[in-house]
Amino acid sequence: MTLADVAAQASVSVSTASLAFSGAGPIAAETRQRVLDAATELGYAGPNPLGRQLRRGRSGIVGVVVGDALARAFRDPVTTQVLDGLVTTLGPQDLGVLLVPGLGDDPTSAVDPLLESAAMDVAVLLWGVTADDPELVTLRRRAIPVVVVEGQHLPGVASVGIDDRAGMAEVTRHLVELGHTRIACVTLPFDRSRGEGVADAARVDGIVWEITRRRLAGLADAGVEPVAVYETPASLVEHGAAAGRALLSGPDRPTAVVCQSDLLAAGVVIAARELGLAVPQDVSVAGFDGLDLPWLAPDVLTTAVQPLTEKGETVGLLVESLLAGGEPEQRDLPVRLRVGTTTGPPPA
Amino acid sequence: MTLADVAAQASVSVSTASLAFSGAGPIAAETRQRVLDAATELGYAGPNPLGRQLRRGRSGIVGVVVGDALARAFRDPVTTQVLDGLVTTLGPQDLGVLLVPGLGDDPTSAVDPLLESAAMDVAVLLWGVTADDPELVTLRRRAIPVVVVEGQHLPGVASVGIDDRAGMAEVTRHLVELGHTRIACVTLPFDRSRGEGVADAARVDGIVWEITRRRLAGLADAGVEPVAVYETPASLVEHGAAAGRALLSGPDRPTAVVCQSDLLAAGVVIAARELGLAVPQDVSVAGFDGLDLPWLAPDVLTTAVQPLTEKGETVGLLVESLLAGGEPEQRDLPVRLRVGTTTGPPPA
DNA sequence: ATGAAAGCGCTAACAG
DNA sequence: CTGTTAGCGCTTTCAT
Repeated sequence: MTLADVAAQASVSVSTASLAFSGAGPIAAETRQRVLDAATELGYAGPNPLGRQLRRGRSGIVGVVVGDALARAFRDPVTTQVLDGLVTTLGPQDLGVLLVPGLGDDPTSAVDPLLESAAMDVAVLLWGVTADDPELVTLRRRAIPVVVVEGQHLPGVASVGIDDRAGMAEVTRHLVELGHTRIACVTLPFDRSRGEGVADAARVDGIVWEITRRRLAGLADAGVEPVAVYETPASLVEHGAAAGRALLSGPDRPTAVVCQSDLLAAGVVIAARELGLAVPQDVSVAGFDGLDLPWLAPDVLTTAVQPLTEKGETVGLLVESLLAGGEPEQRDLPVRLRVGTTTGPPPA
Repeated sequence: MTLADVAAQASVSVSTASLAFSGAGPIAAETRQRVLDAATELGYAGPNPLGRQLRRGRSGIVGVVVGDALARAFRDPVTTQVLDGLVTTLGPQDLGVLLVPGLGDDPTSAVDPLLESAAMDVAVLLWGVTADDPELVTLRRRAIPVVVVEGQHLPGVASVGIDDRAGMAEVTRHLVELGHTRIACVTLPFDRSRGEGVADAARVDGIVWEITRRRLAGLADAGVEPVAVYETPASLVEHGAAAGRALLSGPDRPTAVVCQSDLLAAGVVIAARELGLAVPQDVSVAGFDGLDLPWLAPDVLTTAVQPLTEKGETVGLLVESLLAGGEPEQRDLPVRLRVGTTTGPPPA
């Protein structure tokens, strides 16, 4: 059952039948109707997308590489909200999102076969891309345009980021103004090794993922030298809780903990509660992202809010621009401080 | 830059060049290497998937329709864990997942254009499918095989479900055995209208979504007539909290609340804490799904555990079977009771 | 407004 | 083991 069959049934040429479906050219209303009727009669469901794709040289597919195991990536609202904004923007452009699992944690793991050979007009790399990223290399070889989210701004690669350094500085200044001096920091992963625990100076110097590095730099910008830098293997509540238990159960505990994500901050708040510490009377906790965390009630995190959905939408716009042959652009979205209930003056 | 160019460069025929890449036929190691070298030399990144797809009549794409707005669907671990299991199973089969937004809440909303015209070899419908579902109609018209997850078992349609009725009965019996008699139930949505609040008998009779109906039937199977049935618009913590506040702040409050999902149950637990009620001393709360909810610590929900990842994997298996021309199968996965810290005897 | 023809890039018979 | 041939189903000039 092909367009040719329908054309025959309607006694028109294939090209005319094509026009009846696509509307991309002049056709008499009556002829069009005749073709559509013939299609209905034969049970033809419309032009086969495979034929169209080959002819047009476009698949209509945007490959989205989530920078983590899917199960973990999906547990992070930061990723899913961006995805949502992206899908929403891509829909009207007749583009679909193909989910591509990112590189595993195992340093020997290879790029996903989908990235190697699936049809895609553009690829989006979510999270933590560096210049020599194997995924980037693969895509370059295939000459597939790329949009990077939250990675380095690489020359010739479109990217969307946020001003996390300034956002983190703002959060930190808020704590400094409240009078805190003993401030600890709970960070996102440093690299694919995903270590866990307090990091020494050497390890901090070797941070590979830009996002972690930039947010840490925000503390310094606010004039704060953290009393401890605690590295986590992923932005998840349980890792924040582990960090909180470690940082808050010692003798010289910090009066404030700045976290590089809200999920981590939520974990620290939960750890504090477990330890019988009042937030913010005994310890202040701040996050980053601006997530809506109803289960943390009655607390509301002090955090740097980033426009997640807008980020996804911006990615969609860049995809559109690349597809139209535009130059790769780099955009940075703003971040703003939201003061919640989890920060206050340090204990006397 | 096509296979023909590479073939010319290597002085072989196109078909031989094709074999060099696909390995789907006999070819001399030396010839093969010559082709590969020619490809490298020309910067050819491998066969264009669009050509392959048209020729094979397969796109290698599985469309996954998430039965909800994407942002909301992604906030539900039940959906994301199934997706994860599915992607994991599909990967080795060289199949990719195309995300298709489901029908919106607006009853007039149309099927997503991707479902109408994107290339896909099989479609997976997540959540709440009924026989006259417009999405199912569209797919049937396009003659695309379908796997339904958590919907009705429809004749001629492959599906994967769980034994939720028995699971819910088991949870309820656990409460009955503890001595509870005043038991309320917080349910998943009844239909696309997504009402919120205590439902009267007429409304309960009109439940459209099978999953909600089946889990409710589990209570009856355990001999329990709930003192109140509270309908929520989505399986999210905030809706569970709203339900909890409503059910637990009245004078004749129930001694136990059975929820149709863990996220809803978590919300009820949080509402109880807010109201100063101890769980389980003042009120017992049970859920359904068996999620890992670290932020609910120190509580661990009593719940019916369903094998989520395995569910995704089973979907992947059915997809494979359909693609191989197999008959549409229907599978039901088991559910088992997990007793946590949120249920205990009723207050004296 | 319609039709004829070319070809997108590839793979799979089949012949040699 | 390699080459020849014939499309997969569609869209798009270009004529008419």
